[in-house]
Amino acid sequence: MLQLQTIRTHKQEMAQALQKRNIDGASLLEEVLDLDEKRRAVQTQLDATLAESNALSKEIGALYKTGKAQEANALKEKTGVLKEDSKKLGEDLSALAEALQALLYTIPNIPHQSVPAGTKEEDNEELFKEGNIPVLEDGALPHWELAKKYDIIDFELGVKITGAGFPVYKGKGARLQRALISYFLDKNTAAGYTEVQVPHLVNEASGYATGQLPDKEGQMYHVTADDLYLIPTAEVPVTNMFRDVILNESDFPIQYTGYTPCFRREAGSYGAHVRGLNRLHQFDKVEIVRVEHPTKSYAALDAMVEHIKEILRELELPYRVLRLCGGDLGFTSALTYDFEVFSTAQDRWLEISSVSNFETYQANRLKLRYKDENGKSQLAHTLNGSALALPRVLAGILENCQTPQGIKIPKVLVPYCGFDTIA
RNA sequence: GGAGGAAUGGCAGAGUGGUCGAAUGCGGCAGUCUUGAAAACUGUUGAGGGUCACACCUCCGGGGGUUCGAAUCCCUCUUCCUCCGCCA
Repeated sequence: MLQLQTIRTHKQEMAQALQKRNIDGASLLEEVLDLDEKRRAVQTQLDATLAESNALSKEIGALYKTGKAQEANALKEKTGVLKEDSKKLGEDLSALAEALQALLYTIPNIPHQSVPAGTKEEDNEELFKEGNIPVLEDGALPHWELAKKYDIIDFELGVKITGAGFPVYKGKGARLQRALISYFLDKNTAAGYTEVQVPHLVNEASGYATGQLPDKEGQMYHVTADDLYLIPTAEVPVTNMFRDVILNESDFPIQYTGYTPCFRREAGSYGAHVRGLNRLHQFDKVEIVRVEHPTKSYAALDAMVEHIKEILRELELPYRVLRLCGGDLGFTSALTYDFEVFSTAQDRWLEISSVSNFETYQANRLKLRYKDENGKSQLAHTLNGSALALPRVLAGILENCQTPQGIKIPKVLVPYCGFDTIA
């Protein structure tokens, strides 16, 4: 959520930056300021009414003590009127505050100045590419065929148990999943991230605080009996550890990593691009989350990018890094780098990680602050990234590492798997 | 799931209708003393709105009510504790 204070002082720049998201920021922000002004006007009136009422109440108390009941009763009539007024003003105030809140919820984060304008995937900016794209033998298969051939993932079985998009991993497939999770967590903890295990269901307040609600209402599984949501990413529970927290500057940097399954309804997805592991309703992901001092957050973002690069180098997968354009940028993000691995058998890039700086956008909803050197509360910056999401990494490994003798497991994973080939 | 008890500032803990944004202790911060530190002593120390700055307003788990006036009384929800039941 954008800060009112900032909108008041930087409306022009913000509106301009929002154009990169292809939305009319100017009129939205104008509307915000208008509501804010009205809200403050009513607040002032209400405060004055309450102040008068408070003063009278004190007087009444004093009068009763000195036995002047007559005078006290006269004053009571006045407070009666004030009470009516303040009730009315209070209602107006909450109506305005709610409208303002609702409006602010609809405005996405301000893109960082480096974010390119654009409306579609092709407008994303490729920054970096590394790794060899292997030349596959004739008859090379896409991962969903390989999964069947080696009996390591059973998509149909998942359909029977639950539905499409809930695969069953078997044998070496299951072991490879576990290996990847352990490997990622080890890499992350070695880089200074503290491992956490967090709930996989969250309440509504958590959903709002990190921005999934109300923006992605229909994309999360909602357990209505208990009014809880299945997490679409560990970002939600991990970042919410810091809801309503005031840190000291010395607490920075804060780095956490956690493995969780992720649940996404993916309403409206269909077609060839969702085959196999390309898009699932339930998948595994290891997430990294940071809470940073505002002056350090972009350095932290760069560090996260370097960290993920190192993982992909070790896995020997061909990948590239993109800077997302305004049209592709997530609702809450100021700047996002996507990592994509090349799926040789499908001849396309698959997103495997998304690393973002949310600046104060989430912190404002979370009420995540720190005390600056003057003892004043300031909003912190939050960041997160996938390190990494499993299914497409797995797809990349299966497809790129296939040989006539079987799937050759990347060396770094062999100790975790206990085997070097899936045949 | 049933019965009872509780929820107050970073923590502990007083406060049962006005003098309470709230005693006291611990912790934090600043200072005195000290070569330095510790101890001791002194001061300071919740969050938000509002203002150029004050004033002023709101917040004692959440919501609603009674009252001129609520941390305090009533209703309701949530959470925690104790006992019982169930259970991986």
